[in-house]
Amino acid sequence: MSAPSAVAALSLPKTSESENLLKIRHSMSHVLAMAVQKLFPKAQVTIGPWTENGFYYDFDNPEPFTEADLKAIKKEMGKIIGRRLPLERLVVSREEAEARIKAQNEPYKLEILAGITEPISLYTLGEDWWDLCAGPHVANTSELNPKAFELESVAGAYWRGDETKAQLQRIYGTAWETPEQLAEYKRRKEEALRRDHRRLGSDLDLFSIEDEAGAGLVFWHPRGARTRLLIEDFWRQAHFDAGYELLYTPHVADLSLWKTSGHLDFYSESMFGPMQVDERQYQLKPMNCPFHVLTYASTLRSYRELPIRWAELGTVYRYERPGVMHGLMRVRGFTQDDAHVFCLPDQITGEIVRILDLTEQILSMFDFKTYEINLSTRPEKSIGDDAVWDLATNGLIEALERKGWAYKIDAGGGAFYGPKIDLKIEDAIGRMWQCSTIQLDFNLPERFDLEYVAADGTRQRPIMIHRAIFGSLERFFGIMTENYAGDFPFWLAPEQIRLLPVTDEVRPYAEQLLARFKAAGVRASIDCSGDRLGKLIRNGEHMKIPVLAVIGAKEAETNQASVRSRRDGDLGPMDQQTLLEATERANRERLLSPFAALG
RNA sequence: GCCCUUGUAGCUCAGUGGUAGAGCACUCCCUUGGUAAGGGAGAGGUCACGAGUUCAAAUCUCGUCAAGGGCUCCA
Repeated sequence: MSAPSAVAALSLPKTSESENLLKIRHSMSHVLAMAVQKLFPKAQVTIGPWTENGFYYDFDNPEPFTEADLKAIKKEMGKIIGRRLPLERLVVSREEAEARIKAQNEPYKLEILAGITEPISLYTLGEDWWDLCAGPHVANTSELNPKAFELESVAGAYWRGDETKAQLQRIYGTAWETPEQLAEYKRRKEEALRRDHRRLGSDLDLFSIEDEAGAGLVFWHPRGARTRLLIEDFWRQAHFDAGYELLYTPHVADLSLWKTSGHLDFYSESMFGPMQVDERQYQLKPMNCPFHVLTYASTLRSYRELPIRWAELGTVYRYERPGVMHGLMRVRGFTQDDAHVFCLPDQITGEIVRILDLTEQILSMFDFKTYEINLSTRPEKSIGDDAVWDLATNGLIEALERKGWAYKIDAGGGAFYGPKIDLKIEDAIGRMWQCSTIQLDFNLPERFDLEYVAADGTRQRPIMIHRAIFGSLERFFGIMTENYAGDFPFWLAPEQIRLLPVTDEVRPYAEQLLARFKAAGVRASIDCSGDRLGKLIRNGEHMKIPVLAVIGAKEAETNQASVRSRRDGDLGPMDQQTLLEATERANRERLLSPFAALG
């Protein structure tokens, strides 16, 4: 059985949740650095912090480290641990620290020293190695388990995270209290690999990215397209029900539109270049907002019309730098589930609550039910006056309070044009993904001079809210695929039932059953390969078809099918009518499985 | 864009300078078989692309493109 949430028995604390792991990992990075400097005397040390699952250390070394180097380094680390070396904290004066660092010829450490304040501490590791460090650490390397750590990879990283500065060699490692924890960690990594949407995308024939077409451009194959369409249908219906209207807008438009919007000034690096058509320059759209704004401005609006809620599955193209593309998660052409709400100032809170409700309704349909919410407030560089910012920010806060959702405040983290709410979802293996965003915008209505006629006949500026729930269909599809490990819920499966005829004699019966499924809107097929049943089952399971229906002489005689469900196991023979009704209902009610209620 | 690694059949990969390989998938034949691979035969590749070195390049060198692990970026 491969239930979507095959979780581990052994709990694995994060570093931030365990003082002991923090010490182990931090000390491990020192052991790593000591080992590297022993084997590579030219390597200069920089920083070596813990991460949530392990640690890393950045070195400046003339030669990049190889896989073979990692093995040697790991062995050396084992030796250091075996020597049961004490780690001791020394508080020193700035002068002494400087002298010690200079004696070692470690320019990066000198730079770090210049940036820290007293007390200045360093940690020794045995007699002959030490590192400038705030700690804390274990007292002795005997507290480190040589069988519970691993060096994972080597990667490039910039000094101080600044791409204009030197590129260093970063060695990543992981360390745990026990070998059992390490084994569990490795199992989870493999689980993540098994769920990788890029692998599932090709195994299940969902989508591909073609070299000849270019990086970051997605080809949706029939199976992926079918599931995407089901997501879109659900999304559209939910939006109509929530009081939205849908728009279609062009993919290109006159460049001047992007001058007016301001994108040309601060976003041009992320845009595909303009194209000359006749006497005008056109721009492939990197976002939908200006189009919705133009639609708003196409006629004079009354306050009675507000709020206006417009949504669009809008396909946009953005120039992403080579090397940043990643499967469906980061692409150059993608479809946003974009919407814009134009409303009166006193409608903000109500509209935000409606958006949060809709977001919850839509995300929970894909079994994302745990959220992490961030409210980002006014940054230093921003436009608009205080009163509007206060009104808007308080509106967001009140909406969150009314919804009863816990949230964190990212002070000063908002866009220059307005405050925002970001929502992260947690997937089946505990990873967080940011998809949904709600942003207030004081900029575009100003730039496009949007107005409505108020009750007193004066012209007023509407409040504009941007929001996306999936963010991008591509990215969400990737996250959802990994969340389900490719085992889509029944209602989303591109192929829902595969009929497996045991012999050719029962083909006519299978054809007749197939016709009934199709008439009922159930996505069924027959495996006509002529292979033996064992092979048919195997192929069906590999493609993660939710329901396999075995049809042999017995079933043909009794108007039945023997049902094998990925989620519910072998259910034995079932009447045609029962099966039809259960599957049709599962589609209508968008169920995970047609058989849960039968159990 | 930067560092490292990789690119061979639809997929997963082997092949270290001398005529291109395997398993699965595909096509055909035999088999009509009851819950995770029945047997046989066949077809399928400009070894990512371009240049260079060499009598000879999948193999060595350089460049381009793309992918993977990271960094940076993702208003």
